[in-house]
Order: sequence, then structure tokens, then C-alpha cells
Amino acid sequence: METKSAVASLGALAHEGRLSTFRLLVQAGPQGLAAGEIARRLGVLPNTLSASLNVLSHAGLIEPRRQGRSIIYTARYDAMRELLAFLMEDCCSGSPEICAPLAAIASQACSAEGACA
Amino acid sequence: METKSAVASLGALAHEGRLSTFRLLVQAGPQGLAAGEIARRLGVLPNTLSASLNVLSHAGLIEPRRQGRSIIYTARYDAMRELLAFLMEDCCSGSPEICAPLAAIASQACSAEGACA
DNA sequence: CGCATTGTTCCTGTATTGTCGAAATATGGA
DNA sequence: TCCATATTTCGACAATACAGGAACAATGCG
Repeated sequence: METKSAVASLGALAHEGRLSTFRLLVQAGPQGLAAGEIARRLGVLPNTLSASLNVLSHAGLIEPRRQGRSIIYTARYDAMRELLAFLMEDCCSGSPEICAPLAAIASQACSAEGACA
Repeated sequence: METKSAVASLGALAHEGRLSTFRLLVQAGPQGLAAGEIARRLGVLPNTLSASLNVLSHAGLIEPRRQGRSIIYTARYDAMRELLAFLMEDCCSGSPEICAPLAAIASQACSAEGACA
């Protein structure tokens, strides 16, 4: 991942409403959520949410698909993985002993939910 | 980590110059780098860099310490870990099978450098 | 002390972002 | 066709962020 693309992703997430939106979609899984449902859950105006969805979408972090009258958004996990990988990239070269605990984070995050074994 | 603090960190990194600065410091390890050295390596004006360092510092991602005439900045790895953990947090609850590969990222990042093994 | 070095703060013009109301588009059903 | 639902687009305004020039601190050395 190039720096510019990372900056775009980070910028998209650097906003309370957008970050909440993205997390909601990550939680929702591949099934996704309709725009209206997101707006309802977050208590935000439809047009404001639409702007947020547009930014996230443009950054490649989420993806829309039409379903009847609704537009369903889903998180793009591969983009998320790329971003995380990018952030970790330089850590090891600097100080492996400090980087090492990062490997544990994912499994910790998983075990916290009791989901990933 | 709360959402607000995450937004602050993400916002601090959502800028080409600041992201490059942070990555440089992550690479540099606990030893850190002097502000002037960073400015030289990135080819950026001292005052501009100072603003960047201020933002990163205020977000808790880096830490300054004085050493003679220079001010040495170091990356705060714990803050970085918190941020990464925050981003992964909701992944598992949504879809463990998609989250699982995240655990491999850290070790991949390590093995790519041949550092952690 | 006088002076060079290292960084930061202040200031200003400019550009970008965020939010909301209002209007527009797309879909599905009576 | 007519209407309700779901969502986006447009237009405008306030707020914020960014870059760079100039002036200001702090340190160390002669």
C-alpha cells in the first residue's frame, strides 16, 4: 500500500461519525447494513450519513450494493487488512522486540470476543 | 481506547508529512530522531515539521525529549498498539473467519523484514 | 557576554471540510 | 400512473486545517 492511499484511508476514518459507521459495518460482517439502518442506529441525518458513506466508499473502505430501494454497505476487509499491514510494516525494522507484541493483538481481539478460538 | 482518542490518532496520521514522520520514528526505534534530522530526511521546512510533530505529539503517538540543543522524538509504541487493537476490536464479532487472517499480518510484517522470526 | 545552532511560536492568506435544508433520483407497489 | 420509501445531490455557510515567512526561545561554546 502506498502512502497516499493510506492517508486517504486514515483520513476517512479520522472522523467520529465515519469511524462509527465503519466499525458498525465491520461488526455487521459480509451481510452489511442499509444506509437507513446505519443512520437510525447512529442517530444521524440521512444526507450527513450519505456524505460519510461517500468518503469511506471513495477511500475503498466500504462498498455499496443496491437491493431493492435500499443501498447496502459492507466493509471491505481486504482494504482494512492492507491498512493494518501498512501501519505495522516499519515496526519490525525499527525494533523487533517492540513489534512482537503486535502479533498478539489480533488473537487478543479475537479471544476477547470468544470468536476466533 | 475510546473513539475520540482513536479519531485524534487517525487524524494525526491522515497527512502525508505526518505519516512519513511517524513511520520514520517507528523505524528509528527507541533511540528516536532529532527534529532537524527528520526535517533533513523528509526535505521539509523546520516550522512545518514542528507543526507536524506537535500534532503527533498531542495525539500521544510520539514523545519529545531534550538532548542538548536538539529535541529527540520517539514513537510511542504503546499508543500505536492501542490504535491497532482498537481497529481490530470489532472485527471478530462480525465475522471471525474474516478476522482470522489479521493475526497473520503482524508475523508477516515481521518475516518480511526477517526481524522477528 | 556574544554568537551560532536548533526548534518553536506567531501570523496571515488560502484551501478544505463538515453540516444542514431543500431539491432531485431511483425503486417498488396500489 | 401516482405515491411512498430510500438515498443521494446540490448549494451555502461556518469552522478548521495547511504552508510558509518572520520573529522568538533555549542551549552550548568561544
